[in-house]
Amino acid sequence: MTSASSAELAPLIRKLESIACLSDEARQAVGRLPMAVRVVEAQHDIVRDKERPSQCCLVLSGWAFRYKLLSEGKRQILSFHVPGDIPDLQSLPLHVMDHNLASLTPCRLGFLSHESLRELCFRYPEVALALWRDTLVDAAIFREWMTGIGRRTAHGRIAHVFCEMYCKLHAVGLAGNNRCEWLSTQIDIGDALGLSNVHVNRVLQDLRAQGLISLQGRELIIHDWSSLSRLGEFDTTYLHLEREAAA
Amino acid sequence: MTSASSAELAPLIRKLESIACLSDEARQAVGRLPMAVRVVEAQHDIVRDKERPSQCCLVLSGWAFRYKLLSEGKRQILSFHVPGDIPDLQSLPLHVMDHNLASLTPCRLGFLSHESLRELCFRYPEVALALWRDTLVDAAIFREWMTGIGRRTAHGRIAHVFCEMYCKLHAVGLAGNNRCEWLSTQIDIGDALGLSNVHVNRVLQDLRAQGLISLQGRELIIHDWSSLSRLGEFDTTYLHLEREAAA
DNA sequence: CGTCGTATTGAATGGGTTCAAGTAGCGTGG
DNA sequence: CCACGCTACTTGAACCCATTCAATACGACG
Repeated sequence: MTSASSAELAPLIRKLESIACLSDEARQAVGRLPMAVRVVEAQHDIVRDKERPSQCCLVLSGWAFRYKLLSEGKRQILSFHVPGDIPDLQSLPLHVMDHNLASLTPCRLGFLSHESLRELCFRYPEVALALWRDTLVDAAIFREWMTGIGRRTAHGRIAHVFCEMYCKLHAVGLAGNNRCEWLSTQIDIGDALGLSNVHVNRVLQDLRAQGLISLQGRELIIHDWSSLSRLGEFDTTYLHLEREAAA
Repeated sequence: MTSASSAELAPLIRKLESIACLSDEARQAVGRLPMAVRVVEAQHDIVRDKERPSQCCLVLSGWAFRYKLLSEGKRQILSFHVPGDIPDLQSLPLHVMDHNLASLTPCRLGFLSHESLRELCFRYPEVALALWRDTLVDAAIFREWMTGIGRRTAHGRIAHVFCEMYCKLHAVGLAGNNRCEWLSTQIDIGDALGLSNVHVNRVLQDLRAQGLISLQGRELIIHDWSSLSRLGEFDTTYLHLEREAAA
């Protein structure tokens, strides 16, 4: 656990400005938030179902994810999170966690106390609004995943999640030129999209064979954005980005 | 379009108090919100994808639902809404709709202008908090549906949605004694849970045969709450009800 | 260089879909 | 008041997308 420097909060500010407008004052106030920084290894629970946290977790580097466990070892991944995200922001207005939050890769995490966030919201209603919006974009992504799992083919779902993550990463400056890091395993993709890892594997080979993407090691390359987004019926509206990401 | 009486706002107040505590002042201020009441027939779009509404819609009677349309006539229903719900509350902090809102049955709807809601939030931060919470419970329900569609069997999904709607209706005083109105068709259930109407039909017959439920006409009776909730792996935590609904 | 987790491949299985036909319920109009 | 027509519900049978099981290959890391 190390102390925070104000530069650490840059990903959060960048994220908030991708979905809302902040005044200089508000931006600076966000930058002055007290934050405790901690590094966690991969696949480590950060907050658990039923807990009542008194702080929120900001992803500084690496990917995190939220998930639910069901009977017989089944798992549903609810979301992937990248630097700038506050995956458990909902614990500020709500009391109890109804799912788990974990690191997918090794992560640097910043912890912001509910107390300091509440005070910030009180002093700067525009920040409160930006945070509310952030949780609403989160919800919009859930709706989109639900739609995919319920009504899209495996090909469409996987194409869609690639487009989505590319856009999310692009919005915080971590993607460009049709390339981005891809840090999740095929097993994780399956648990996120309601598919088996075996089928994910076959679909990925198919997408590669069709020349739509490359996915090897930790790099995703989208060779044919237009075809991929058509296949996934991807439309950025639901991400509610103020400044549109160029593909 | 008729003018509003303050008693009309009772379902909203009841709903907000099921997930948050309001002071007398705040409660009265909510009751003074100007509202335009309108009646719409069944299966009628209220707000459409890509629109930028300047008001929110409060369900006073009947059921509403949100949905997305996909290629080849596929439809995903994202949520069902009952009296007291504001299904498009997100249009207050966010600008653009990323899905549609429609009446499922004939409905009485109250329309609240963004302007008056914003002023209410400004004067009573506790109301703003309650509304934020409301959108977060909404999101929690999306996660739960996503989990069901992704990782539960058809039986589990259907059992789950019955438990969920019973609890939602109970929280606003529209269910009790293991009975509630059930206003959606089997087709709608299928589009909500990622199933075909044919399969929904078969599963329903199965649940009836097992003595778990009755579903005829517009009435759902849950004969065996304990078995049904076990089948759907239903746990009310995600509804974040302050006062627990008795089954 | 061995080990563990991920990726890959093949074959059998199955939950749920699709297609198709028939039934029941209900509002409407002649 | 009943025929009509619409919609939802029901049933059967064939089919298929994706799962499951099982075995093998790869690759990173100590």
